[in-house]
Amino acid sequence: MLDAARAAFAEHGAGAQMEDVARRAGVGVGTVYRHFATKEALRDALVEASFDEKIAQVQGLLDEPDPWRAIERCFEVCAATQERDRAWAAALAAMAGGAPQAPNERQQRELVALEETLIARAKAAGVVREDLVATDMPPLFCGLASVVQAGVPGWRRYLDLMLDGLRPPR
Amino acid sequence: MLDAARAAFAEHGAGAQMEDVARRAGVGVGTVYRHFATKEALRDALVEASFDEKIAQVQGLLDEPDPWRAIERCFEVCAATQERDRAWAAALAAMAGGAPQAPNERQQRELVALEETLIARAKAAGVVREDLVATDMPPLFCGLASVVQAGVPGWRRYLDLMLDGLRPPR
Amino acid sequence: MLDAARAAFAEHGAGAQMEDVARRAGVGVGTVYRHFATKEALRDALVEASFDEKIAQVQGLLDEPDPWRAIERCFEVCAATQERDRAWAAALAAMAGGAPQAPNERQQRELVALEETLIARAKAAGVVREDLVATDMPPLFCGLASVVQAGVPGWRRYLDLMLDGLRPPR
Amino acid sequence: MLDAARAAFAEHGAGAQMEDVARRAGVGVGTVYRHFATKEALRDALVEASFDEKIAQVQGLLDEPDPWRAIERCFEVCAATQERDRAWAAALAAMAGGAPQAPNERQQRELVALEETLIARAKAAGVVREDLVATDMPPLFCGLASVVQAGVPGWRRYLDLMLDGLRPPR
DNA sequence: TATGAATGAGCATTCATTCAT
DNA sequence: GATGAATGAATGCTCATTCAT
Repeated sequence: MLDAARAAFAEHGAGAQMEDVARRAGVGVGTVYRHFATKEALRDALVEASFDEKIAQVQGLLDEPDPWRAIERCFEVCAATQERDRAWAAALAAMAGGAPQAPNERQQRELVALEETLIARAKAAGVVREDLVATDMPPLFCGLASVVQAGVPGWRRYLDLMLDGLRPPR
Repeated sequence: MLDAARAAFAEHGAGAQMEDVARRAGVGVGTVYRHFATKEALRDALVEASFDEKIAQVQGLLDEPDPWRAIERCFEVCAATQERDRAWAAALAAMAGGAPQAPNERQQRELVALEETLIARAKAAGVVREDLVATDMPPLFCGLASVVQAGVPGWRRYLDLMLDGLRPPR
Repeated sequence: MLDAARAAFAEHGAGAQMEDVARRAGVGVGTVYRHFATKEALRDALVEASFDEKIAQVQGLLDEPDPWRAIERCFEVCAATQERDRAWAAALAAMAGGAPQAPNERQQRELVALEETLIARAKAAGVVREDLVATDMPPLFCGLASVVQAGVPGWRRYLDLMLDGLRPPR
Repeated sequence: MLDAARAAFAEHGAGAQMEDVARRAGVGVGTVYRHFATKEALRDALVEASFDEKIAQVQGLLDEPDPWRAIERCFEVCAATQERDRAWAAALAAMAGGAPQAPNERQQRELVALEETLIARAKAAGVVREDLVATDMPPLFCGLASVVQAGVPGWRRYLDLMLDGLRPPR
């Protein structure tokens, strides 16, 4: 059902209809409402799932031998998530902006903690600027996601420019 | 009336109601419709006005003696526009993504042409990377606008990181 | 202005818009309202004019030497009027049905009186059935007008069948 | 619900309101829209039902022993339908005029085929004019329906005159 | 007197949500 | 638990009519 919802939101954005979600899931609307009290609750669940997924993927990056590559992969994962889940950019925006719909605290803390680790490793290796901190990341994710969402074909170029900004002063 | 519309769209995004726009403008709905045949037409007009404004401001930057400062001011102007007009980010996204609702061709061409001039000046002065081109800008604007839209208090930090990515490698 | 109104009603039926009438007449809406307090008043005036026209034409038929031909021409005039004035059928329906929007009494009386004369002449010549009376005519007009209004290409055939019904039995 | 719609259209013509239909049917507007996507779709359904009803009634006339009486009853059925369904005249007008909103082809063909049979029988019995054809009927129905619609109390007299026109030359 | 901008009630249609089966 | 028909508030847009200029 989350897949159905993801597909529906991907296609119609926030305007996705509950009936459509139900149809895609092959169930009645009532059943959707049995699981998610509200359209918003459904979207929140979607976001939460995306966050869990992303957290898991970033966790995997701790094994990445190249500290810079780990940072880079973080953003690539973000862009890939956006391509799969159209509501992702909004979630990141909420997180970056501290909005109420932001994913629950735990997830935010977990993600930030992971970023801290990755950044510490990268700093130790001298591959990122000294002043980079974990809280710099959400806005960067937010910007990237919105560029991907916009359907910019050359978002990779955008990412490269952005990544260059994270390098140590040249 | 454009101000009223701007306010309404700022508060409720695309979901702004025509009745609300009318109320804020102190007129009847019919009057709004006399000037803008459609809600979409109204939003387009808003975007067009914002673009004209931005173009004018970027034109002013041609007089800026410091070539790098001119580039920097471009982005500051973009952020300021977003803070005034919440529909701005969507317009930039459309422009960056090549969507149909994108502002009219003329405005896009004008803006790109201006950017070309500013970038050429900056390259001549050696203050930006050699491979920077005018078409890199729309996605950068798009990302910045969405970060500002998200209400990120530290968007200036985001901008600084991004600007560092535009500097020449040393 | 009546011509403008006639054209507008002809094109859009009862859905004609006052603004459209004004535009066609080359004046402002206000001016239309100065002459006709209401859309309905305008339509009534239109009908009244059509009636006067038809009355004049039927009056002309008193000179027609062939009594049967005069009867026949009555219906042809009716069809022609309908082709020019789309509201005509409604007016005839109102007259036939005794509805309130029916043209004013005077016009109805005048038309009926004329028909009486024509019918009397025709009866004297033995070219119509003996039981035909003037009040038979409005429904006949009404039916013909609605057939013409429907855009039936073969309305002449319809008229011929109907006319045969008015002939004396043999 | 069709009954409610029939009543509403009968009272207000094409200007009937969906809310009114819903109210009369004792349901919410949404329910009306669940069954008929559009006001026009509802009207079409109404017309289709009326046509099916009329077709069934005309089919019944094939058993009528008196060939002339069968023809006559055809028209009486038409008038009766109009008295029940105010949109009927418009449907017949559309059929006679070949308009797009005309009832679906199948129904038109069926009705014409039935008329052909009835007319053939009547011709064989020598009770109608030799040149009468089935396609003469729609305009005749159209005219009669509009006369009934107009509320002409003496529509029976109109029908009698019309029927006399269908008799063999006297 | 003419104008046409402004008005706002009115109406078709949508869609999140409920609840009887 | 699942279903999906029913609900009705909400919303974009139209157009007859008014009235300040």
